[in-house]
Formats: sequence, C-alpha cells, structure tokens
Amino acid sequence: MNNKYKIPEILNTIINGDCIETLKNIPDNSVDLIFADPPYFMQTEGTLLRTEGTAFKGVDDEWDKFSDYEEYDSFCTAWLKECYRILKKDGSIWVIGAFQNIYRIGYIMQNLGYWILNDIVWNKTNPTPNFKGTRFTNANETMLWCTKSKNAKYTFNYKTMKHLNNSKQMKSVWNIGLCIGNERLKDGNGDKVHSTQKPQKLLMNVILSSSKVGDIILDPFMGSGTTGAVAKETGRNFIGIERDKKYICYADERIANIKTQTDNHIFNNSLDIKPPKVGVDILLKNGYLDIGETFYDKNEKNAKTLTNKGHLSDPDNELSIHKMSATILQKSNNNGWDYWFVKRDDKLISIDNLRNKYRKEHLNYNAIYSLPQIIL
Amino acid sequence: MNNKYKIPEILNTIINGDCIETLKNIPDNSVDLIFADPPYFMQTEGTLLRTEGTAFKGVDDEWDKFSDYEEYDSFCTAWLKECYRILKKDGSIWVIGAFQNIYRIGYIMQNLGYWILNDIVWNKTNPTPNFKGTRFTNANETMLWCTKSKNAKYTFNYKTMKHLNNSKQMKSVWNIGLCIGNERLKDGNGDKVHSTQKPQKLLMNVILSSSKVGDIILDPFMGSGTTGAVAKETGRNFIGIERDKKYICYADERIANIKTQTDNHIFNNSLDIKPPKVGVDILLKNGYLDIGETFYDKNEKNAKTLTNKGHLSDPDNELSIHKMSATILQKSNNNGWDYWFVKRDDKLISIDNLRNKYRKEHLNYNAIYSLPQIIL
DNA sequence: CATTGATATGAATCCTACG
DNA sequence: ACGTAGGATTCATATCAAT
Repeated sequence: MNNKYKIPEILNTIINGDCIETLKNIPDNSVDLIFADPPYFMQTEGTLLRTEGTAFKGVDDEWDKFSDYEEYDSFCTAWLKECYRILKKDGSIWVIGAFQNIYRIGYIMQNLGYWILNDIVWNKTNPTPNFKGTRFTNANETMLWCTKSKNAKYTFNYKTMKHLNNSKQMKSVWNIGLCIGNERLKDGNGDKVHSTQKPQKLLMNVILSSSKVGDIILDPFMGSGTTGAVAKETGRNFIGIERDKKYICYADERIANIKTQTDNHIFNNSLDIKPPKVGVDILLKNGYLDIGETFYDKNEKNAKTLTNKGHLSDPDNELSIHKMSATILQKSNNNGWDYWFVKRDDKLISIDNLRNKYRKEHLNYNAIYSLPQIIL
Repeated sequence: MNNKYKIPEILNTIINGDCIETLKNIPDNSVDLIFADPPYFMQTEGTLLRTEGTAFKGVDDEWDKFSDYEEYDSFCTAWLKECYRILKKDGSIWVIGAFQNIYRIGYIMQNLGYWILNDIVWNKTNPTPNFKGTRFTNANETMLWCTKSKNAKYTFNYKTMKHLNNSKQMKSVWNIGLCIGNERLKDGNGDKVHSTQKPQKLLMNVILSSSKVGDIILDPFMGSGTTGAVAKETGRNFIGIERDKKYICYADERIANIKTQTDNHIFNNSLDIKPPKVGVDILLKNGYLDIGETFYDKNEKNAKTLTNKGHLSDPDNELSIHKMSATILQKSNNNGWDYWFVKRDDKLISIDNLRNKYRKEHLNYNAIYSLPQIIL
C-alpha cells in the first residue's frame, strides 16, 4: 500500500494533496533528508493593533487552526511517524517551529525514536517588535535536527559550515533576517503569497550542512517552495507536498527560474568530500617512499627508520607512523601524516604532501585545501 | 498536609530535603516567582576526549541519572504540579533546560495548564566547542517563562529591561557567557563545587524582569545558590530546596557575603513603578487647569475648550482629551496627555507636565524619566 | 545620482484598572 | 465575570518620494 508512488516519478515535483495521505504513498527508506515546516497552531485571537492604529497582519490562515493540543498532537504524530518510515536509516530530519508548538513536536519526536542532534535557534535579526511592551520581543524560532536513531551515520558537512562561518565551527544559534524584499513572493495585488515564507539562507544552511549533491530532500509542507528552490540551486533533488494549489502554482514558477550550480565548491561540499585512502604501504610500492629511509619530525629530530611493513622503527620499537608520533608526544593518539617528514633534495617534505602527490598522479584526485575566506 | 511550613519560617533559607517531598509541605498560592534548574537527563556515555587527549569534565553526577524518558517525565510532572499549586495566581515560573530535556518540560508544562510567555534563548558567548566536529556547537540553553493561565496579570518590568538593553526593548535571545572565573565556586582542591552553576547575569535578567522588591522567589533545585544570591542582592526574598548538604554549605556562605542594594534604580525597578493616577478633573479642582481655557496641539493648532467635566469641546463634539485627540489624528485611540498643551505666560506647556507638577506638589511623587544610558 | 525622510510591514499566543 | 474608559506602546528593513 505504501507504494503508490515510485520515487523517480515524483522527483522534483510538488504533489498536490493532503500531507499525511500523500506521505502514506511514499515508499519506505527512500529519502535522505526531510525539512518540515508544519502549522504552528498559534492560537491568536482578535486583532493586534500597531502603535499607530493599523492592524498587524499575522497568520490567520485556515491551515493553522486546530481545536486543541490533542488534535494538534495527533496530527503531528501521524506525519512524523510517516516521515520516520520514509527516511533512510542514516538520513536526518529538520522540523521548524516556535514556542507555541515546538515543545509538542520535540516531545513527540523523542517518543517516536528520533534522536536530537541539535536544537538550532533561528535568531531573527529583524523580528516583529512587541508593540504593547508586554513581554520580551519574540525573536527566535527553533529547528530540531534529528536522526532516526542514536547510532545513525548521518551526513554533516562540518568543513563547509566552518568555512561559511568565517573559519570557526558553526554554532547552534543562527542570525538570519526575515524573508522580505525581493525574495518574498508577492501576488498581483502586491500582497504576500504565503504568510510564513522562510528565508532561503535558513534552508541553505540546512541543506548544505546535512545533505550531499544528488540527495533526495522531502518537504511535507512545501508552501511557497523555499526548500525546492534551494535544493535545485545546490544540486539536490526534492519532493514536495502541498495541499493548496495556489501555493504550488507560485512555487513551481519560482523553482523553474532557479539554475543549478554544482560547480560551486560550497554547494558541492568539496571541503567535506574525503580523499581516497592511501596507506604508507601504497606509497612504498609505488616508489614515493623507500624501505629503510629516515623519517624526521618538523625540526629534523626524532629520526626513525621506515620498515618494509610501512612501520617506523628504532632500537626499542616498531610502530605505525601514528603510534610512533603519539609515543614521542606522550599522547594517546596522533596523526602521523602531519607529524613526519622525509628528505628530498636535502629538504624536508611532509609525507602528507607525498600522499597527495600520489593521489593526484595516480588517482586523478585534486584536494581542496581551502577556499577564499568569507567575510560575514 | 500542605502546611508543614509557614512561609515566614523558611524565608531566605535553603531547606535540605528531597525536592518533591519538600514542595508538598509548602502552602498553596504562596510565592511570586519560581526559578527551576532541574536535572537535564543528559544521557552521556563514556569519556569525551579533547583533541589534545585530556578528558572533558561534563555532567556525570548521580542526580542526573534516570532510567528512561518515562521516569524523567513522572519526576518532572510531579515537581511541576507542586509548583503550580504553590505559585500565586498572577505569579510566573522560569524553567531552564537544554535540548535533551526541554521538550519534555515544555510539553508537560503546557499539559498542566501553564501558559508560555516566552521561550528565552541563552546564547552562550563561550560554549564548549564540539571537539569532534560532529555537529553544530551546542551553544544554547532554553528558559521557558510561563504563567498559571492565559489571563494571569504577571509582573513584567518592561522599562527596566529596555533600559538594560541600550534603550531598545529586550528580545528573547540573551547573549551571556558561562559562569567562569571568580564567580565560579571552587572547593579546597580548586575543583568546581557544582557541575552546572548558572551565571548571575542570567538570574539577574530573570529576577529583574519578572519580580518586584519584597517578592518571594522559590528555587526547587537550589544547587550552588545563584538564585538566592541574586534575590538577596536585588532585595527579593528566596526559598531554596536542595538535597545535597555540601551544596547548601557553599551556597549559604556565598549568600551570606551578598549585600542587598535596594536603592539601586535598576534593582528596585523605579522605571516600571506606575505613577499615581491623576485625572483632568483633579487638575481642574486644584487650579492647575481652568474651566473654559483653550487646549492646543504642539503646533498651537486644533484649539478646543475645556469643559467643567474635564472634557474638550468644539461646536460639534464634547469628548475626553484622549478621544478628541484620536478623532483629530483619525486614529481609534490616542494618549491625550501627550497631545495637548495649554498656554502659561504665553508659552505652550504640556498638560502632562502639569500633571507631574501636581503629583510632585500634592502627592510627593517624583517621576523618574530616565537613567544614565547603559552602554553594552 | 546621492542623500534624506516618510511610510509600510514581519509566524504575535501583545493592556489594565475600575465599577 | 464582564464591559468600559483611561491611556500606554515599536525595531529593523525595504521602498519610494522628495531634495
């Protein structure tokens, strides 16, 4: 029954239909990433007037109406269960919400077996102020990033995100503005098409951090299509679900105008693609290193001899390049590729350089060491 | 049974005992504010090694051990129920947690009838990095600020917090560093006394925003006593509960060394204390305004006549000072005190100035209009 | 064209004391 | 509890008109 759709048929389309019913027709273990922006169940009443007397137009859509927490909880349990089934074993899911609903979502997800990796805070740089001075300005929304289990081998493009964050590891609080200006979809009357269109920068961070080129990304609440737009731009595939045809119409047009850029080192996560494994034995066999030659540290000290097994020896020990360097440094472990040098033309050369030379000459692999620094 | 303790007897003390059992002995509707920093149920396993090989000392205390979510949920339901009973009708409660537990807490609180006012993000300016590069640096904790019902008339010192935030309304994301240096309690060996001591700045924001001088603040998980220390410094009363006598010993000494500063305009919330109400009729009776005199706007236009009822009239209408100004401005309502001026010695004087003159001369009340600006 | 100022608006659980 | 009158309350951007 869960196979009405074949993945290739629905790839890069927005399916028009009820969220839960549509999810039920998507096969098990079939998508790499899910981004879900469900209704928040805001529970606002009446009209909020700005200081100057005009009305604030917030969310007053039918799709955000639920009778009580119980109804909202069953709704969320149902779609989150389907997502669990549809997500691949090592895939991950992002769900965005605010204080009105995110505690329902998080509780339900943990009970369904999801494992929270981070709760990411979207710190809005330009939030709607609190007109009446009754509370702290509500300036944040929350995204729960989860796997299907504690031991899932999820994708996290650590180096790409570090590069995007001025070469410091990216934190769980993201400062991003609201979706306004040209990015915000408007209808013929100049009114916003969707009351809660998410900024592309938010989706960019989500997709670049936790998916790879060619991955399949599912959005069960596609709305104005931000997920699809960013997925296409970064070379990922998407599957959208949306019950309002008007939204689909605008989203389709929006996505059609996007160009994929897979030669972009940020979008294709070059920094995080691991180079092919090359051992000391391979370098020996191919003449990049010689049996019996001397390894030195960067100060030309701690000389050791390379054995035919690709180990390093001195009168006391024969150890791997890693263990030998760790022993010298009195640490439990250490990366020998960064520690050891050999002599070529009377100059010290890092064995890591020799390894990359081999990768380039024999495996046609060019490592990307760094990209131009991004100034935020 | 819920009356073993009389509030005056336990005021400004830390009760040694089990949290839930002790809470049961505190009377109904007896405290103004609760701050709770419960165990987070971190579920960490094994030892996390830093890059250089040393061990990271996180939370590994017995008090953070629970067998599963079910046990944690019942524990939290129990103490949150007692807090609901103990809190006054218009009091409020803060609960701090992180992604491991805050979704359990929020869900349970909403189900118990608590009404979330804000979810405050503590954005740590100096978080522990993610040593292994496996996720985004977990840089935030969350505080849920709630009342007992949607309609509770809770305390929020809006102007004090605005003043503390460089004269802009304070938002829900707070940038505050971890508790380190001299503020962090150390034992005789130089080890930290408590593994999760909260920074005073965090508690300062909590207490200054949502309580008044003389209020009673309950902390069911007193730990190292930060709540008590800040409560005492700002002129509030506290009641602490803690089951570990070692913590109480350090907390008692810490709090004993604090001096109360109630003459501090920030601590006593002078900016938020409302001036006594004075109507136009009072100013008329006391000769600050005269029947029949002319009211003008700031440009000496829109002249209206003051009636014996304290209203403003023109040939068409007789309205309150507020309604009349709103009519002129074509707004649904407006503050007439800021809009209208009268002539004294041929100069325009704001009627709000006259009102403050009356307050000063007859009610011995001096309004605080502003404090020196705080540069953050 | 550059600069200034007025206006519009964004996932919002948005007043309070008194009779 | 409920209705009514009093009177207190906004920040960061984008757009567009005016200078």
